[in-house]
Amino acid sequence: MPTHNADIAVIFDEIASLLEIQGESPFRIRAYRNAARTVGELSREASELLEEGGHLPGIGADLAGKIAEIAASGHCALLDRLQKELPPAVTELLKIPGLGPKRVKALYHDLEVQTIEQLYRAACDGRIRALPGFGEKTERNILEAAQAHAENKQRFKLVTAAQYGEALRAYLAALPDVTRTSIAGSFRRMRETVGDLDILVETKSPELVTQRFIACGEVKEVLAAGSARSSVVLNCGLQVDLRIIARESYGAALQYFTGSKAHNIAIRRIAQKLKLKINEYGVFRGEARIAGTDEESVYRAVGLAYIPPELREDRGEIEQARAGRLPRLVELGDLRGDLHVHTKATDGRNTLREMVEAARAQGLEYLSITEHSRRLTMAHGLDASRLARQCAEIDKLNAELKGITVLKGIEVDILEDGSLDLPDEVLGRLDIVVGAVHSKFDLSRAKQTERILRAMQRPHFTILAHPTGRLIEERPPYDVDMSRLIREAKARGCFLELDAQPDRLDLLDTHCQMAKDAGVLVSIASDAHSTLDFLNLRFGVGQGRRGWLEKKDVLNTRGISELRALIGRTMHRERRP
DNA sequence: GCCGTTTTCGGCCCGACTGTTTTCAGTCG
Repeated sequence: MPTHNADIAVIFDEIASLLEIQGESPFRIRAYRNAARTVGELSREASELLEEGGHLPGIGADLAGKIAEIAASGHCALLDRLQKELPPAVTELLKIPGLGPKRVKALYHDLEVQTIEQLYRAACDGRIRALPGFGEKTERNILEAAQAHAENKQRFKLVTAAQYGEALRAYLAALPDVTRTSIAGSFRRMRETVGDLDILVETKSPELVTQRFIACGEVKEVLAAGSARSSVVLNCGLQVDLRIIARESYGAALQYFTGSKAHNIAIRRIAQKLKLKINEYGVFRGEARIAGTDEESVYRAVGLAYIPPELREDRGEIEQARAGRLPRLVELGDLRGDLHVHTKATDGRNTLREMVEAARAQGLEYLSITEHSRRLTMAHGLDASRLARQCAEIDKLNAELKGITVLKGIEVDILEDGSLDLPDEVLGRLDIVVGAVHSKFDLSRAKQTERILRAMQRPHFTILAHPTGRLIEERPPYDVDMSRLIREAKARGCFLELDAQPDRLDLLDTHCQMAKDAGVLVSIASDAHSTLDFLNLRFGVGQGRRGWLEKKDVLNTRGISELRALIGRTMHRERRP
């Protein structure tokens, strides 16, 4: 079983947790946490990169040695030793909100609590309140947190967070004396999932806003309520933190609470070297505030260009900002068409005409109809004759409608052996062939990669749809060598899709970066199954921005004639003038 | 454990809230 970056990241995180409980130096612990993150986000195997003499930030000789050790053996001697000193299960306890390393250590040493189940029983028995530093209230909180944990609190998809967050923000914005509101945090960075929402409010009346916030109908539980911060859990389980911000600090607070944590630490380190201090109230030289009214001023104070929220992950954006070389990220308005759409003919909910009219209403100039192919019987996939009928329908529509061009396409199934679900001569009559895997997700990396490479080599293959097949929080991605797929796409002149459905967002952000670096254009597509789904394009654009994509890196920012040249086929209209 | 326009040793981001204390530790973001 080969050891990949994700396995190394898990081991480093586990080491960090065990060292934490042992009371080790916080800096040593941070080194392991940082390394876990760096390796986990890396787009190629860390061990290979290091073997070739490459360097990774925050990974010195010792950690590089451990990466090599884990890659070679699947084990790390340090972790094995730590797990003999402490039962491995105790790190689970750290996941309970309110329990940090000190308390976990006390629970283990004094009460022999190792598991969440044991924790729950100790709390029920009233044994926790007897420990020094613990009290009745802490015990009750632990009990509730352990129960909530058992109910498996998960992260929320961006689209879900948007529904609650945007409604709540509007509610707060309408309160008297509220002059400004923002949703910060990972939501603003457009992460595919968010753990909680951070809402910032500028107001002269903090008490009133706090009262109205915690009394709001959606609130199930109040976790904290202070003059600067309150924290609640909504009925749906989503935690929302409200921050009350003074006008002069708004930019500093927005920067601070947008994160990411790693980005902010890096920014504050730069400030430190410049003898400045950055916190959520501003940028300070000694006692004097020198910036913080708006975000731009914060970055300017440390010698950086403004960094868009989607890039703030400490993945090189700070260096590029210093050099004035930040990308000019793609925007929703840059999209001129959508290349992956379904209709009622298969598993969509709207007719061809309804989809085309909705796309036109969104301002799109072209739309590619890409139904499922026959293999997907569940979706009533098209065979050659039904596809031909749809093409005739598209011809009629194109002749009639102004302002939008409808392209003939298919989302053809990539079968297990890498062949396509319709013959080449049928696919050759289309403008665009989107290929996708919908079965056999569990092939080995080698087989899955070969399968998709074979499909991409078919003569009419245009775009690889949702290249990893993952469903966020539901189904893991299939194991595939993305760098090989990208190399093949480059060689064959085909493209990768970023599926904008909020539960797919597939490509990942790091894959977008790889595609961009390789010069492979990405199609940001809605994969719409109803007229409402075009609204999801904003999430796809958000993901693309996280992947550093610029307008020029995105296939469907091209006008129709340039697109036609890129996809290398003559469209039907031009064939029969 | 990492790292270097202050450094190969001595630093390493910063503040709010809660609960258990009686001035602060622990946790969180």
